[in-house]
Amino acid sequence: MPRKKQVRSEDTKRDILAAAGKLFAVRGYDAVSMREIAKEAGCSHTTIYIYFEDKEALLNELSMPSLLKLKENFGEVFQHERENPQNALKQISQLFIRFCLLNRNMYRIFFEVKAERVDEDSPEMEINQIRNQLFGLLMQVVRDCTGLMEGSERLLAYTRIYFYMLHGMVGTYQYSEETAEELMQRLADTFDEGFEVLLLGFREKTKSDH
Amino acid sequence: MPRKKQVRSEDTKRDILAAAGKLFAVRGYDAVSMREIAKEAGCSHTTIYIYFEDKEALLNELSMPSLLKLKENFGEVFQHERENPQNALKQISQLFIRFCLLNRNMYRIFFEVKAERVDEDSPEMEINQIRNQLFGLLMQVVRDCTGLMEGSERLLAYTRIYFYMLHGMVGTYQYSEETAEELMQRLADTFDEGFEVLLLGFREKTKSDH
Amino acid sequence: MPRKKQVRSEDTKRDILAAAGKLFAVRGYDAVSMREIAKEAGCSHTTIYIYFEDKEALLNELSMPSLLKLKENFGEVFQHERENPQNALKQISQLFIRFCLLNRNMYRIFFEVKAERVDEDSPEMEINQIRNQLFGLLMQVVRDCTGLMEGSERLLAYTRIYFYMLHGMVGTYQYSEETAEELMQRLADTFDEGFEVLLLGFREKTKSDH
Amino acid sequence: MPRKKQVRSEDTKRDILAAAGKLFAVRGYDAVSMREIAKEAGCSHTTIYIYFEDKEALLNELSMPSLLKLKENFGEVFQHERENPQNALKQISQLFIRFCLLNRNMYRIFFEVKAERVDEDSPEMEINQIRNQLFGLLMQVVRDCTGLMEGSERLLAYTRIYFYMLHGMVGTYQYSEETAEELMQRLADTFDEGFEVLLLGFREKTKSDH
DNA sequence: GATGAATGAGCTTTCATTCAT
DNA sequence: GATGAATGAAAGCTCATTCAT
Repeated sequence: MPRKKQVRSEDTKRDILAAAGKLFAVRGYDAVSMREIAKEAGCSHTTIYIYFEDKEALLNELSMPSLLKLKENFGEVFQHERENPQNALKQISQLFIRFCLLNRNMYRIFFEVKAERVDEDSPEMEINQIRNQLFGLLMQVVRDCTGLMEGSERLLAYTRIYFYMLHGMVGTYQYSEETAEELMQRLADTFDEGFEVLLLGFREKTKSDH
Repeated sequence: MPRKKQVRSEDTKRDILAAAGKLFAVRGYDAVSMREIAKEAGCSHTTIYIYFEDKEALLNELSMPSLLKLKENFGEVFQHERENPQNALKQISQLFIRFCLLNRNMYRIFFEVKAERVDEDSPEMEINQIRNQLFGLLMQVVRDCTGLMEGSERLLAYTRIYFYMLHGMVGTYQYSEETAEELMQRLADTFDEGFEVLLLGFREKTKSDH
Repeated sequence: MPRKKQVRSEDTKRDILAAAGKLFAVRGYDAVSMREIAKEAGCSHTTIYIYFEDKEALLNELSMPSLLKLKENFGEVFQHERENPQNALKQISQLFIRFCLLNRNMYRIFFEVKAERVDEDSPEMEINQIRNQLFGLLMQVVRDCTGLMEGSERLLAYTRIYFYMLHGMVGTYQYSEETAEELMQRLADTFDEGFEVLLLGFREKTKSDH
Repeated sequence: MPRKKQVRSEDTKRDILAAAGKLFAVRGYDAVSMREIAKEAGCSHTTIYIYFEDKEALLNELSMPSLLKLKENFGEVFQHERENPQNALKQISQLFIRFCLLNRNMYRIFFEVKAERVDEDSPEMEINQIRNQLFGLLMQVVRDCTGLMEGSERLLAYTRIYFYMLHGMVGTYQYSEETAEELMQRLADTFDEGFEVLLLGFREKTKSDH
């Protein structure tokens, strides 16, 4: 177990991931070729295949840590803001949007992959799982905010609607030339207003239906 | 300028547009090759280049009529439901979503093109214009629904938020294998609930801020 | 129907076939790349794909005419030497061997493809058909030479054995550097002796079993 | 030169040969990659290059023992069946065919390498030598069966012819999906008939020429 | 106006092999 | 002696686009 080599290997892999992450984020998965990634990473394109089964696997592995990190963050907010679900919802939403704007390739992961495709063993599985977990967490927060019953049709519908809005917020700026932070700053208020308004609507609707 | 020829020529162009429209709608812009379009249109692939600068231009020109039609429909609803703006908003929203699901290539037109890119003369200009007009109409309806002041920051924000939701609704099913109608049927209620809830939220927020 | 173009097209296709034929013959199907064929043919490698679905199709189309010609020749011999089946067998055998040595790629066609693979519509079908027809003709000649009953197990076995020998004769010199004609000249007597001896054996065996 | 190390080293080499032998036999030389061999052998693919110049050399060295074993078997049959040459021929033939079907890579060794290529020092030399020895043994048995004179043209021709048939038998099933044993069982009678018939033919021909 | 012919740039992927440790 | 890291060459193939007619 020579230390030097291991380090070098890890470096290379990290370089590749960094390069792919950068390029995917800026130009999108499809538009980026393996050769470009290699050039950006400072290695041969064949080297990529040492570390990753194929292009898709590269994307998946690239996404994993960020997704896990995001999930963790979601969980923390969920814990800390237990008393104040509305706050939790807002923070989670901001987290999610910032995350997607920062990792524009994530858009593909989250929204462009057919959610049904679950070949059990495929690497998409894991990602799907996390995605579903995140959705589940969001649903719980929506439940805490609205007092709707766990498992109810309406709760599902509302969470979906909420997700539509998040999706739209992220998607709208997918191809913008502004950086994530610029966007967040410029639109923070609008986004917040969106969260708030939607939540108000949920409550009002629920109230009026009783 | 012989008459016969001109007709023939216009026919060809129409055939190309029809073919491209059909294929783009079903399989998406990227997945369709020029040769396929030509085959479907019953002409040579080189012929397409007589009428259209390149593939992108074809998409743009193709989108024009549908967009105009959509704008027209928006206008009609706007007129007929003047008394009932909430109804208008709902109908316009449904119109828009159905339109996007039916013409999946429209997603690209509407949401994937950088809104800022206005090189004045570029063909994107026109599309941008219409897009802005549609957004303007949507804003008017939102105004009528909420009583907010024309040109106010809040009205702009709310319309944006509304647009986010529409975007998310369309985007979520961009890669679904269900047809537009299947989706509309399955999700009609959820969508309607989304429109309603958001509107309720707008009103509640506006009220509470006074 | 511009004449010039058609001619040019035919020329190109012919050039490609010629180039492929030459290279396949010399170095074998697998060892030859599309780009090499293109270079030899004096065109771009993409041009090949205008005329042929893929590499396999190129091989098939390349083989077709020669195969048909061979079948025709088989038929002629069969007709002309009706009175003298032993002569027919000899001539057919020589024809076959010369053919295979001249078109070394044919070895692949004849011997390397799984005979069972009959996906009905595949282009291999046609070739398989011809191959089977040739085998059938050979069987008839063997029958005429031995007096064995049509459809009998023994006739099938003998034809197979005969085919083994032909296969071996061709295969042995598959990678030789001598030209087909050199080989034919040098080995003509040995080959002829092979045909004769085997036939003698068939007869003797048949006789002794009665 | 510590003893332990040397043993270890020889183990590795043996493992590599075993792995390559297994994989080549099952899937064929071309279809097996160095990495696969290494994985099967439980070592790094670079290690292979310590012991073998290149892939071809690996194949050659791999073939050596089997070939020697085959030669040994040939010799044994030759000894034991001295009284009954016809029996010897049959057994040798069966041995050879089973051997080739079991080691499909041998086909390459035996039949695909230019027999002339004898650069004196090349590793092919050795193999060529053994091949020639085997051919020589076969010739002796044919001689014993036919009574032809050692060194006579005719004996050479007959042995060649016999070899053609063996070649064809092996070659025909080179790409079959049946295992060696399945093939041997299914075709044993046909093969035997081939040996017998050919021998009968030799005798008859020889007789008739006197 | 229309078209078939032709192309260059590009794609992902595989492989045998070499180098530094 | 052994190995992981890395690579260049090459494969088959697709695509939008241009040129000559």
